Amino acid sequence: MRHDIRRKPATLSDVAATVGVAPMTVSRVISGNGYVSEETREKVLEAVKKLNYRRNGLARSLKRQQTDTVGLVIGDISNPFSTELANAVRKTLSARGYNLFICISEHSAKEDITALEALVDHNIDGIVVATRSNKEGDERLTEIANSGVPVVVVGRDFRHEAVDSISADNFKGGFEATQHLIDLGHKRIGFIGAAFEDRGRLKRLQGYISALGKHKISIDERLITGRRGSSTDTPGYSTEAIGYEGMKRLLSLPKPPTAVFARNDFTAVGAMSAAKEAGLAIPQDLAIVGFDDTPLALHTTPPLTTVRQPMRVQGQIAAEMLLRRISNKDESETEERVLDCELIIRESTVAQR
Amino acid sequence: MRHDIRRKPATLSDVAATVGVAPMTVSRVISGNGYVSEETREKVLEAVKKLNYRRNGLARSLKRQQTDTVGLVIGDISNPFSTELANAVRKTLSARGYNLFICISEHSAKEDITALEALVDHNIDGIVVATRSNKEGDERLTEIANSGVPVVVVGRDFRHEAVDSISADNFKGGFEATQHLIDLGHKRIGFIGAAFEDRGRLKRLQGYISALGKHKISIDERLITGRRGSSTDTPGYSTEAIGYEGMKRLLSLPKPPTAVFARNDFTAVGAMSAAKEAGLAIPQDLAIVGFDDTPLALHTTPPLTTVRQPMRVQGQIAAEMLLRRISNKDESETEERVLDCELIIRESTVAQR
DNA sequence: TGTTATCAAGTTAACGTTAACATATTCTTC
DNA sequence: GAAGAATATGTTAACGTTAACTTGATAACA
Repeated sequence: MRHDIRRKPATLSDVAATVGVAPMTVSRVISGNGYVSEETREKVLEAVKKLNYRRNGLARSLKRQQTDTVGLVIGDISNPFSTELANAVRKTLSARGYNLFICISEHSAKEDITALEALVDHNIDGIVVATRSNKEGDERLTEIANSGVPVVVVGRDFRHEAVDSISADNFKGGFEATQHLIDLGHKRIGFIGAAFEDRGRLKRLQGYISALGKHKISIDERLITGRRGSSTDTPGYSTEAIGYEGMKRLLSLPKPPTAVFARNDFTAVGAMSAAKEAGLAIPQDLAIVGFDDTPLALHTTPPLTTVRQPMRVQGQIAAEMLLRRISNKDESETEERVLDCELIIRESTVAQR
Repeated sequence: MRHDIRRKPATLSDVAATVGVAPMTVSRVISGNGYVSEETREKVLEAVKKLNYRRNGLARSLKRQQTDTVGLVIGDISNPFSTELANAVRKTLSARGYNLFICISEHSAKEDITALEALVDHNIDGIVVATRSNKEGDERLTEIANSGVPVVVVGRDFRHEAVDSISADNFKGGFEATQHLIDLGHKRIGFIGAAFEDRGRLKRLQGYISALGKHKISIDERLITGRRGSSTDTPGYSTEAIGYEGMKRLLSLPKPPTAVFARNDFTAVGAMSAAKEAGLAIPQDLAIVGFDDTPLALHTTPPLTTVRQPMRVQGQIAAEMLLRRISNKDESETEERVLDCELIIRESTVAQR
């Protein structure tokens, strides 16, 4: 059998002409709406098969003014929690008959915007945005929300009267991580993964600062280290290399910290390497806490104490919020939900008995 | 300023009416094609701003018969190499003005098909498929390729006269991993992550078998263990849990292996845990090789010997192949490229001096 | 028997763009 | 100053579908 390659695909009218009915009749057969006699239906289906007909989604969407598709913008899919988020969103949506298109914007405002535009251009029915805040991106996002596209943000600091948001309580997570170190008796606790100036935008750092404050431990800016994010672009995601460098810097201080809270697990792992290289024993000489509970955390030596955020739940709730917005266009109350994180204590802070 | 929420978005004609010109003139201003006087252009742009006009991509795509968008179907975005692949594909495409929409199909033929359909429904200009082979999915993929949609497969065993393919040389990778173990003097080498019956579809396992064969080491089926994939659905991706179980099974044999080759790093890590639990020293009592060189591999204790496949390059080449197919519709030679893997020797096979 | 449902189609007019062609004006150039 | 080129706009007709309306049967019912 020869292939039909490159021939123009058949349209409703082609099918209609073959059978000898009106295009609308074929449409009725395809969509299953309206009356069609059994006889006609069969003839149509036969022709559909013969012509290899497939309905043109573009035309359909244009006419129906909806695409049954939702977009998800994430920054870095390599992050395990992005995966969990995406899967949860997809699962929830697909149960309601929606498709999910994912766009990745690798940490730059420009790509963030490109992704948003691409999705809007395809008239998706709604967008879940899970990238970090940035000025230009927020502006564009505001325009999009203004124009009536349902939007939900996940873990992004963005406010708009028609945009719901969901995030983990990073402040509390950071607070509890630090509190945990304090409870273990540490007084000099470093923070790796962001600069002190970033504290306005970084909840985890705020939690750290707040916990120290609560226990009357004065903030030593030299103990807070990391590459500073520019304000117009995304604050650089903190990597293993940054953790390594940061730890080196902390260890070179006259009075190095006895514990560090790293902004995320990657950073923590980098810090761990630097500490080991310097001959420090973990957790005896240096306690380390990470954030995110990536698969990595379980396999470091020693296993990493970290903070887990409920990504699956966030994804599910985000999808549900969006579906509500989509179906219930006039809904006006914006919802803002914050979920608790969970401190997972492993051996990088507490020595095994 | 009040928002324009929920009002129907302005169209070309709305803008045209405001300015007092024909819609086509506005279209010319927007697209930048054709002659428009400076004066008119300015008036139009003003109205565009005032009405918050945004061109409807759906209508445009329908008319132009192209969407400047490419779809990527991947199985599991949590896998670090999926990330690399996606990023490389995106980068290459965006340099040529194409958007990338990613669909994930979490390891089931049904979702694989759903993803393909969703993309085809949106009339994307081409598809990169990086999911594992499965019967129904392949059938659908054949239909899609037949209908003239440019398709490129990555690491998927699929053949079609109009579909290019790119993959890593998993056979050779498996061969070299096994060869490495043999070179170290091992005679009883296990394979974890697939059943012996899967060998028809699993190149890594074939490489293992071939390497043993070359060195006149007879194949002991008891040494090959893993959950068997069904033929209609995707062979289950091998996880850490499977590695753990598999290792336990191998260790319970009367004569356990002295080395194992795991189908991927996750599986290897699971196997490692089981081995440690049994009191075995790695690599002295048991040598382990993984596959994929995930970030994990560097951080296990001891660091994992593994095989790296060049995902970035695969992604780039896949995108280039696809772009060529898209722009050069009548091209007929199908291209099939296979890239070398790289064995990365770490301490899970060779003890540190 | 006439009135109303129910069923099975067909017709029309969008959805919002743009390619292709047509028309009108102005500018060159010999 | 006539012929052609360049510029500036308008008109028409799709792209492929479906919502809404219309028409004509046939069946159901009082």
